[in-house]
Amino acid sequence: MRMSQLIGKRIKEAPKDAQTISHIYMIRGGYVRPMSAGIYSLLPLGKRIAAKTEAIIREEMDKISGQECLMPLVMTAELWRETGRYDSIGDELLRFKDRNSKEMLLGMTHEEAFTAIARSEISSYKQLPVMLYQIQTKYRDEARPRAGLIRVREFTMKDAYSFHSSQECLESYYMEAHEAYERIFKRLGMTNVISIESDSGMMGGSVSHEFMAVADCGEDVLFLSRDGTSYKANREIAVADYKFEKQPMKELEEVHTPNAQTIEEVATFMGDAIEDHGKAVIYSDDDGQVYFVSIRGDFEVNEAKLKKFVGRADLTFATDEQVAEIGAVVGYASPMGIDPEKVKIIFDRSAAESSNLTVGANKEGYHVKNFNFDRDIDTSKVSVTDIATVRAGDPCPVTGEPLVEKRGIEVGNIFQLGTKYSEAMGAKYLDQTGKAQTMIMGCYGIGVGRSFASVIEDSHDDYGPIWPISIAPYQVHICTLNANKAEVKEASEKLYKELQAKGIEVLLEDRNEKAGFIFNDADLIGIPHRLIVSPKNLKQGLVEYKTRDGQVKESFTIEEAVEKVVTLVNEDLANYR
RNA sequence: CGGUGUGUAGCGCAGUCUGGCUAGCGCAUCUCGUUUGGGACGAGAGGGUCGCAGGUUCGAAUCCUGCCACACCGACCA
Repeated sequence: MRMSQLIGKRIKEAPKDAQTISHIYMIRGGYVRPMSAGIYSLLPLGKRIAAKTEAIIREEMDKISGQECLMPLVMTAELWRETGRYDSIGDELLRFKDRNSKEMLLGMTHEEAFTAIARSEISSYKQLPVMLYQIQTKYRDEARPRAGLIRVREFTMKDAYSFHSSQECLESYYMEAHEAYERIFKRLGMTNVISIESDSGMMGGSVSHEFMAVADCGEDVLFLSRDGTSYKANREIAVADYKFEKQPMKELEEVHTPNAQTIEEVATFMGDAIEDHGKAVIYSDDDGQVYFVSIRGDFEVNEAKLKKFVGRADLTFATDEQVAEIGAVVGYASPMGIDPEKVKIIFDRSAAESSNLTVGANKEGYHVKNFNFDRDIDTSKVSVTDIATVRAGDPCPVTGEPLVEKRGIEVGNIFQLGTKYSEAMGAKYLDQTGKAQTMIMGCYGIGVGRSFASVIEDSHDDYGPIWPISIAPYQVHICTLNANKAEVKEASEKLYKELQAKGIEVLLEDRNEKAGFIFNDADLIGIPHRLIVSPKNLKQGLVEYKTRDGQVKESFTIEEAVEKVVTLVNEDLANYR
């Protein structure tokens, strides 16, 4: 490709709204252009990176016996009603009607579509296990797209679905998929990706892992053991090895606490610490069931854990009326004296296992000192569990050392789905005895754009991205200085043609521009191998070779340059196979 | 969906508070010339319904009302 022909202007100034590195460089380098909030067009450079990313994913999926398919983007409400998701998913599912007023939707994921295929195409245990996948456009009507390609509404995703006749088979295949994912991210040059345990959330099923690219701009908060491998978990499910010690119980004592409602205010007023307090958080679900949650003052309720524990996704803070209804007083709510018939009482371990806490008195302007779980409420009406949000420095459940907090971009995930979809849709096969059995499923996703955006987050300098050769838009960039001089132009044209003839992907600078201009453009394009052809070098019969990361600088004679570069490129490529 | 902010040339911005001649600047683009190892210089040229609609006014980019779009923070996120 010739720079003079390449579509996608390099832009000197960063777009004013872009905050994240990958967003800035993708726009500045001419990789992508925005169309609408969270909707991007890929320009030639971006498309080439996407295509290479997809090719690597495809190879690895094929290696674990994946069979590539392509499902429609547009599906019918009818299909999605089979699993109930047409009605259960919120506004991020884009629904619309066709000309005949038939209800349709834009696919945001394809469990239904693939399960429908499995239902019709698989009838015998002899066909199992099987894995089907696609690399296709997804549409999710995100409430808030952000950070360029990190969170978008329309994007390319590799989604895969496996079907099995036993849980054991699913589990062993799941391990294979996990290994395939590790190979994929390694081959994409994503050295910063780790796999962590995650909450399977509303997806159904039990076991799941997220593949997180560790990056400051990541939306997810992760907790890792100090060694980075013994324990790795998303904040939504992270646990810590807390030790709470019981102290001798003191007598209950009511204290007048005027103008003090929050834990901090009360602690300041009473001259003690927030961990000497019990905090009450009151939720309700859409059916009006109220939940009284008690946790020690220095902890925050982890709503993901709470939702999982109560089995409801629709928890919101209770209204003042609901709080009054259960016999509590807003701002002074106490676990003592509320009606256990009207409310589910849940204690975090921190509140149940600590002693002499200060809690509300269920009386305007008053708190009670020295609350003790075992003594002061009917524990048979209370659930005790772990619903605390882990904090950096809390003791690791595996090593006991302080947990380290990181942020991550979720670039992939794998789930053991079980029979949630196959059951709902009647995806069955006949076993050896001729009996109909429900297929057991797994699913496996990777965001293509998010992955290569994460590569930039991890691999860049002050001038632009530094692409790994496995997904770089081209392999070699020939920078021609003084292209107006015939001998220089001739030399770089010759290198261009000869390298191409050897199967190398080359970008040729054929514009007559200043060196600084050329190098800045080249840095924004980030191609790993660079040849510089200039009058200065040429006079000595040399061309200069440099890697984008600045690690290697050498000079080759004109005669040996092609051979040398082919060798270097092939050696580099070999690192990503 | 809540909070904040921004919409003026392809990009980045000034002008808006305090209404007034033909709406400016830098970068980018086109022409000519000089330059050429980290975003050159000179001369010339093109490019705008000032986000949209309505209103106030002799006169609106500027004031008023409504709407739309985009970004950031939060909620949400299979």
